[in-house]
Amino acid sequence: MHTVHNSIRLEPFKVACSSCNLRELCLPVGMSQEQVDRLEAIVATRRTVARGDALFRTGDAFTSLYAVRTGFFKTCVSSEDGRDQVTGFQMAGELLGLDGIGADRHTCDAVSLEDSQVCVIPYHMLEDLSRELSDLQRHFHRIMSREIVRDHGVMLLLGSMRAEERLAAFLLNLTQRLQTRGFSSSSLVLRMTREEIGSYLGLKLETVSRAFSKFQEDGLLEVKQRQIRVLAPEALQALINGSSC
Amino acid sequence: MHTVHNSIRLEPFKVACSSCNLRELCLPVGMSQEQVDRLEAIVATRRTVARGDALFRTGDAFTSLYAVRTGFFKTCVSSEDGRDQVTGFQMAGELLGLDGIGADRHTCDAVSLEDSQVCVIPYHMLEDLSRELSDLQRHFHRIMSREIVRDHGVMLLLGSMRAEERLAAFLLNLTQRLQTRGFSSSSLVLRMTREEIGSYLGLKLETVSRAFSKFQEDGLLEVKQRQIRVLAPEALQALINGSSC
DNA sequence: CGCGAGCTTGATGCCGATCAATGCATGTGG
DNA sequence: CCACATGCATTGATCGGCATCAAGCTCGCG
Repeated sequence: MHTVHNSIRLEPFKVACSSCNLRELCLPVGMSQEQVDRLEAIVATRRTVARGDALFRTGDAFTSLYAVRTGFFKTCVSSEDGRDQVTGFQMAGELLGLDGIGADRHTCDAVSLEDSQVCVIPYHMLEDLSRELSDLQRHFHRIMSREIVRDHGVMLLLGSMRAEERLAAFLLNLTQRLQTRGFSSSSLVLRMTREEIGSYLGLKLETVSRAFSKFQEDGLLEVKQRQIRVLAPEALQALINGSSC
Repeated sequence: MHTVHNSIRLEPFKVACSSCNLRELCLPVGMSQEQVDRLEAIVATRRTVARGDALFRTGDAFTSLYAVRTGFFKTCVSSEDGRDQVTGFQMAGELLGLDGIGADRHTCDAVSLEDSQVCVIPYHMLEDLSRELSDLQRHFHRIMSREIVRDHGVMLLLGSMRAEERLAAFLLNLTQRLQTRGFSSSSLVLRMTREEIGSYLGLKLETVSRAFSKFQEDGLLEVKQRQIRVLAPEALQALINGSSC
């Protein structure tokens, strides 16, 4: 295979949604075999993104949505002055690029946190197809709506929770999503740095680190760098719900 | 006219999008006359919501989207424990209810801050129609995408700005939207309390009040309760961009 | 091995929360 | 009409959580 520049590799092989193990998480949810076949037809390529590279950047022309096949991404927005904010972390089966629809340009960066692979979904083809398949249309709308609801949850977190509550919520969210994908709900490896977690949670990296240490002291977690074991998920949940206060 | 309970009044008169002065802000943007006629046909009713009443509440079955015709709303989410967070303020021409699509239930409360009127858009009809009218489909997707982008902006604000910067950003956003609607960009009447502003911005009402006073001292604003006059919008903008720091 | 990126931990300071009192506008009933 | 209640806003004093600054530590890697 030829080497490629800037670590982007297009793979014009047929993508098989129907045999993809993310079928139940990704766009094809709830679609019939025939519908999935038609969806497959428009998802013509995959793209590989090396760790640290961007899938797209703020200002890039918007053409496609991307479904994460393998790997892990972060999305971040930044203001005119240097400030930036991680707005989310995306894992297998999740959709990237919805931000671009509004103005035909991307409004955030999507950066891979490990070598990753995405399915490229040309947006205008998805539009066309979802005019024919109401199940697809419906599902696509649901995905966008859920993204809005997720964002509202993050606002609640940023607006009203204290540092440890934020980290607890973050960890529980991560483990839940990993569990849905068949991973252990107690043992996980963080793909992102303390600084990235901090940016997402509106905290400084030192504060994140201290919160991890505190949780370890209190026996809620076992922390070895990015290796995390959740020992007391209920206690984390209780922290958020403020049962003890 | 009969009195009605819980201050909800349905008006089964024909809604005329084509003669609505919000035509250029609302769903019909960029649609042909014929397309607008068809949209009009599915927007069969209006609904009046008295100040303080909810258009919908968390947990309510989702059936329709709502376009604000007149008045002003806030949306808020709340967690199991009492915490709640204002996630947005909506004015004429803006759409409410997108949160409900994801799970067929609303996930936030939409409360009117003054006597308001909305156009009721049955969602399944919008779905049907947008399968026929690609312009409508496209525009609807844009609206959802922009909501996501807006939410990302709020996350940036909540995650990385200090109190005065947040208030400055909030005021500039408000005046911009009011200006789009033909109002003065320098003189406005706040529809919400200091507490609601604080909830939106992740601050306590005292902090909001102090920031207003500070802006007044510094000659950026004139503040008389909810009557605000913006004297130096560039200075507010500079605050956000951190030109002086 | 030595370097560097990322993580931890401590000391200090500041911003915004909290607590508390007062002010102001509106409305209500005596 | 006044007395009083109520809801909202302002302002001051104090406190605490997180940011900031500053070492040192760990681990992977050239």
